[in-house]
Amino acid sequence: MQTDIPKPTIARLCLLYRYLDELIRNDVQTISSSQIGRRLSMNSHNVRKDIGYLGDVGNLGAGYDVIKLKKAIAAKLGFNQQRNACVVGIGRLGSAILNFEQFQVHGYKIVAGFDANINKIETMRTSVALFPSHMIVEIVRRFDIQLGVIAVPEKAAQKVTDQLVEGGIKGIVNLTPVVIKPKQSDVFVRNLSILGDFHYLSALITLNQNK
Amino acid sequence: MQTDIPKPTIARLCLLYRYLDELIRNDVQTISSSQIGRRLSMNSHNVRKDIGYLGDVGNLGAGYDVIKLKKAIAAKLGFNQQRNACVVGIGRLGSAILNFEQFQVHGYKIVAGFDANINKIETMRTSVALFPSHMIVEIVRRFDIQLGVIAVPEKAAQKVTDQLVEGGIKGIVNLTPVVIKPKQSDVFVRNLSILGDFHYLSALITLNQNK
DNA sequence: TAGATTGTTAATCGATTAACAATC
DNA sequence: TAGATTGTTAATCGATTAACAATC
Repeated sequence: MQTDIPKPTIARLCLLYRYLDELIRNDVQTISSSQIGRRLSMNSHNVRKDIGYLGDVGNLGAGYDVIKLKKAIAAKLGFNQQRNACVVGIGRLGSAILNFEQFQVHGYKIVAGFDANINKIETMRTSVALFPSHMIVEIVRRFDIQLGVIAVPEKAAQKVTDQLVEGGIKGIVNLTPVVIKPKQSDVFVRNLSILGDFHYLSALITLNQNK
Repeated sequence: MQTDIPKPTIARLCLLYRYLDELIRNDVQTISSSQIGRRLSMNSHNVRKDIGYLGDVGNLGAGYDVIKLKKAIAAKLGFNQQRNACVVGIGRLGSAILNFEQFQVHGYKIVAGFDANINKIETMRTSVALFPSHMIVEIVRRFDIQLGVIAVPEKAAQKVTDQLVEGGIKGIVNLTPVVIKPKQSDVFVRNLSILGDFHYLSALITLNQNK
């Protein structure tokens, strides 16, 4: 019964969701598939097809109701649920993420930070509780943490992954440049290293020049 | 003559490139497509096909020479070129990125940081030269900056994009959750917002549960 | 030589684009 | 009503997977 939503569609619906946020802030009430397409650089057929996966949300002949559409995405993709998250590695990058305010607004609550350096944990002043890395398994389990961000040196990335997975994490954002492999297949991973994106962009630039 | 390399292939070759780095550090000299596939979670046919775009690099019956393969990727995708980069928005996240050491090693040199807050620019001590945001166009042009990272509040993202593009930037890593649109079509953009990835992971988790 | 593994062509699969009927 | 725009089916396109011959 449940139709599988293609991965590219999920990614586009996430973009659309954030765009709808923007529209709501600007008091826009209605939007058409072609307007959405123009803004998010996708074609209108694709937009309609993606929205089609949500069920019955459009108004034939009159575009989409912005609020209704946003609610439909949230309901389908589970954005209404509050989820606990943690950050592993409290260096410059990790502590920047600990302090992101956007998360709260969108239902993500960072409830723990971890670092291998115990001195750092004891001296740092943060609004989030900090723990030594060897407690990852225990704390993830105790606080029912679903999402984890890895911001440790790349050597430690796989070990941290294993610990998060053992604690029962459901999704991981890996900010190190190495590919991590969760030992359980129902744990989802996103690899986003800026270095990787520099490489990707360099490749596009190079191939574009050689055309 | 020049065959177009598919985007997914480019992304996978970037991953492979970083993996080869790791192998070199561990003194591995040869690797087969199936070993690569297992490690990077792709199938071996795909690995061979991707590598096929690089031209003639494999040893029939004996796998790939790690160093030779890495060089072939670098040559094809332009990873040997030194490229100048900049960071716009020197908050917590921006200054974390300014201080990444990995960039240097891989041929990326961060030559400028920008911030709208002039006080911050004058008081902060960094190894990278800082400038007020209104100088973006001028500095990007003067230093031949090819890559830019946007780490500003989301309201400012599009304006900063326009300035970077006007200065002649070639690629942008956008860390804000809004979709930016470069006014020139030969400027490449990567959107990587952790919030977006939290959403994406939440969607996968939710759809996985409802199965 | 025999086993291993690449390189390449063919088959399959899935996603995007196009087209258009339905309808507000 | 007429114009606009959705929803959905069909056609196209591109990427992944499979198969296997070439060959070290």
